Amino acid sequence: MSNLKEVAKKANVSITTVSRVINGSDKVNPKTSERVKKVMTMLDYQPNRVAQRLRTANGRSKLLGLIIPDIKNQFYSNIVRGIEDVAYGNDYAVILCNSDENPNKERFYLEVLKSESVDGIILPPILQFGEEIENIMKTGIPIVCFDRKLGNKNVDTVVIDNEMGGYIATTHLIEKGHKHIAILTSSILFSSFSERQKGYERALKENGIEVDKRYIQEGDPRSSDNAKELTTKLINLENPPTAIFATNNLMTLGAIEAINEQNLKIPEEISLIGFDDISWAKAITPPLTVVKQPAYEMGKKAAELFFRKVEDKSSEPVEVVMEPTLIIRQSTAAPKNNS
Amino acid sequence: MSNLKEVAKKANVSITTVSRVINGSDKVNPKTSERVKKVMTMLDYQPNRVAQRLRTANGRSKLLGLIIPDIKNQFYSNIVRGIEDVAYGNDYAVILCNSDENPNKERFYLEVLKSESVDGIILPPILQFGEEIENIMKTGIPIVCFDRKLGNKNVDTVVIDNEMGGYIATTHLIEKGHKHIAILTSSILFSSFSERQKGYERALKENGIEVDKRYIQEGDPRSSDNAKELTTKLINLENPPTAIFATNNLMTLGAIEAINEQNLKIPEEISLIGFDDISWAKAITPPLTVVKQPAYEMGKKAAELFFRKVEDKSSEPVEVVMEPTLIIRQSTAAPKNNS
DNA sequence: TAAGAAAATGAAAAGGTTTTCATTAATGTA
DNA sequence: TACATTAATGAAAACCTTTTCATTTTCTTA
Repeated sequence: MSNLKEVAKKANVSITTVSRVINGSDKVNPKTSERVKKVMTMLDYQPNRVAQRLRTANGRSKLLGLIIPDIKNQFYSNIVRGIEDVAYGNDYAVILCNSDENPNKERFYLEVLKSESVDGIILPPILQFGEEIENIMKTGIPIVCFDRKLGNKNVDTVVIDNEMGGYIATTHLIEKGHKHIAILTSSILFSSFSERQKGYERALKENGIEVDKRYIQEGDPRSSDNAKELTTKLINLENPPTAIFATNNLMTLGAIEAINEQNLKIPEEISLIGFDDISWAKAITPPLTVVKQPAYEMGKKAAELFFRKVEDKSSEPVEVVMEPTLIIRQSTAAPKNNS
Repeated sequence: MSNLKEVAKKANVSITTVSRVINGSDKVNPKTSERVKKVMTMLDYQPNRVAQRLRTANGRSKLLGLIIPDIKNQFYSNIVRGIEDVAYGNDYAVILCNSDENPNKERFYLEVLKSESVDGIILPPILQFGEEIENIMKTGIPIVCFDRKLGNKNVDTVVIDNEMGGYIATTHLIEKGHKHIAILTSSILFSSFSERQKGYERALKENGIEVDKRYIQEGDPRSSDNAKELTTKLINLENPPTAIFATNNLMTLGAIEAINEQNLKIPEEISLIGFDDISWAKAITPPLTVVKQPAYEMGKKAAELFFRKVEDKSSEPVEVVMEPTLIIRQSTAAPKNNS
């Protein structure tokens, strides 16, 4: 591959001038610029991004770090796509890291990204990482959090109103006439899940329904199998719920499997509402009622916040809150014996 | 962040020695090595991967390029995960690029990856890119193709036996008693799809069933909406098929939507077999019969081929062919009026 | 036309590594 | 003890840019 030096030689200028042409500096004679550009295309010259990054310590290295729990989760793959599309539009490439919510992996990748001199890092924060993230921010690398909040740290964040998501899901079930409403939620402490649960509890209280601890099942939100077990447990309760609110897509999947296995009919015998409007939600029978998160848009927004920071290092961190929406399909109906 | 120089100073050695310690060179006194290592942890030193990559022209830059059509497609996200897991095990990071099968985007990303001095590139090849890929291979960057073959080019490849996949899917339907079997396949020329179709046609012929052009519907394999239209067209045919073979997961999704919309019952009124065993296939009603591709394993294998090449630059390219498997669930049954 | 200002260009340093080649220290052999 | 090996270390170049600072060229204006 050709380099600055060769171009400079062929165009009869110094490498400084060539560099200036590449970076669109104004202090170069249009005629020279023209000539240099011609040589560049002739030699099929492409600047070496590695050298650029090494020299341009902090700033425009055109590389973006992205840490997510698991790309196999459709919620995250949609977000990734949103981020990548915006990055592509800015000539940025994306380094993808799957953390599995594993602190060691996350730590490793954080190191790698620092060491790769990425221009910024986008991630859904784990609370316990507040410190490390703050350290990175101190080094001047912009960070954007999504999906979850990072305590009261001062960092760009894009989330949905999870409390409202939980509230509208539960309210919808209550309006259908349900009084025994279960929730599948996360046993790991994430702000997103605890807020969804908060919305669930508020909806119940506002409607004079007592919160029943037995109906609150906490499990691993990364495992549909776990949700399947929990759902089976719920169904076999002495006083089983007439509706289930699953707080993410994997848990929804597990719930469906359990319900099918127990030969219950949705929605006649049990109502189900999911979180995340994944592609297959409307294809299954019955089509699934869900609270939709604008995942792709969240990704886009997160990337935009990042580029905003790149443009203006001193811009104040903002917290963008997006709206979840209720998509009513056919997996929710009135309970059988309206007790 | 600290650098070689600081470590060297603190440990009272030259940067050369520190570098040797980092790279586990044997020509360094164990005592010195010990001392240097202590200083490294003390200063929390991490080698700068950008500088490493700049210097180490071709070889172990610990960065891997990955181009896929669309991460939102579960088939690809599974593959990505497989690749990433192997990469992580080797201290490699992955640059992810979504090409949308768009030649311009692909070209752009190929340039970026070259310019980032990645150690290798993994991608499902587009036929028309044979040349460019060959050019990259000439520069010594290892390339691994997956999912599709690249003509008769001499390159590491991992694919499944797509012809067999098409064959077993169709044979299964024939064994159920179907004679009017439609296929949803790709209008874009990919070796994977055309081989699946070849298997479909072979199965028909071997069983004395004539290939009916009207039953072969070609569309955009990236769009479930397109598949939905094609399926609707099939259903409204004068002599509609009694079974449909959808050759990827998006097309399967579109087919389900169309069938539901037309109020046909699966499998009583129409049988459906899909390609790709996505997570929700067993949760929907009826659970979906599919030909399963070992996507995650393909990803792992592709990454392993890459690392094999890194270990031994001169290793001969191989073509790994993996087996698709038929997973029989409940979306396929005997046709209604067994004509 | 001369002097001063502005524009255009270039030389060299810097960024953090690895690697080659040279040098010094330690060990082995006769 | 003296010389030849081998082991251990270091200096400096190289990788390819960007950027600072200095220099040269061109343009203004009186």
